[in-house]
Amino acid sequence: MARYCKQRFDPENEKLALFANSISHPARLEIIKIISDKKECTCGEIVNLLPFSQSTVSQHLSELKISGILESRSEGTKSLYSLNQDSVDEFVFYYNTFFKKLMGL
Amino acid sequence: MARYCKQRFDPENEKLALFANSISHPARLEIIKIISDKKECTCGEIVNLLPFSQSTVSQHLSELKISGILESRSEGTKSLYSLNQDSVDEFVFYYNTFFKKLMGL
DNA sequence: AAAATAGTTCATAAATTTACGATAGAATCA
DNA sequence: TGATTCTATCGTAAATTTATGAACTATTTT
Repeated sequence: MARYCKQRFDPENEKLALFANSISHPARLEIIKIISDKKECTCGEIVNLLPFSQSTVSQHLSELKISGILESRSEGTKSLYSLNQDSVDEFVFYYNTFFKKLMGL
Repeated sequence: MARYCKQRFDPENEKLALFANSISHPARLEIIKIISDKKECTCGEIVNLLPFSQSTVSQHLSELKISGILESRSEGTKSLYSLNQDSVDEFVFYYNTFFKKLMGL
């Protein structure tokens, strides 16, 4: 943002905007899809499937973890990422609520 | 983006990312909500409801028009914005498709 | 025709995002 | 222990986004 915008918005809107932001990049959508298919997968596996460097993928992963869509556990030197199903459900709930209103209930 | 990323992604992903991006800002969500409630409304009316300058709101409106969620018609010196219902429907379809996969069919 | 009104577009500044290579850290293997 | 593997983080550069005021355009109104 610019010249501060740190306005306070409806918290539901803020949440929805945050969620939306986390899936507003094709690479992140790709990453989510890959993890969803494999159920659980490492950063390295994703790097092999996408045209991005290791550090870039790692950063997208940590963003998706912060927004709540992903969770991870470590195993040896690896980090295994997977969907946080509760978060996805919450996500879907917010979207449905928002869009239902837009579609005239 | 940086150091080019102009990679080619799955066009469906690109579309979804573009849609998501257009609702990834609380001000734009607020704007969409206002327009949805009033059915049709002017830039000036929105400016009176939100803590942003006229030019900022105008720019958000034009972004939302480009992404397809809004449409507009002019009447005198005014521009009247409203939801593009077809676009909203398409939007909802893309989201549903995406999330259905995430939620295991 | 001049003034008022409503909106768009331009130039800009600041903040944020995106991507990368390099480096650092933690766990495993030889 | 030293090398290897895998990931995370740091420093950075470039691009983009966000927001503003000023200037411009088009349509009324006086």
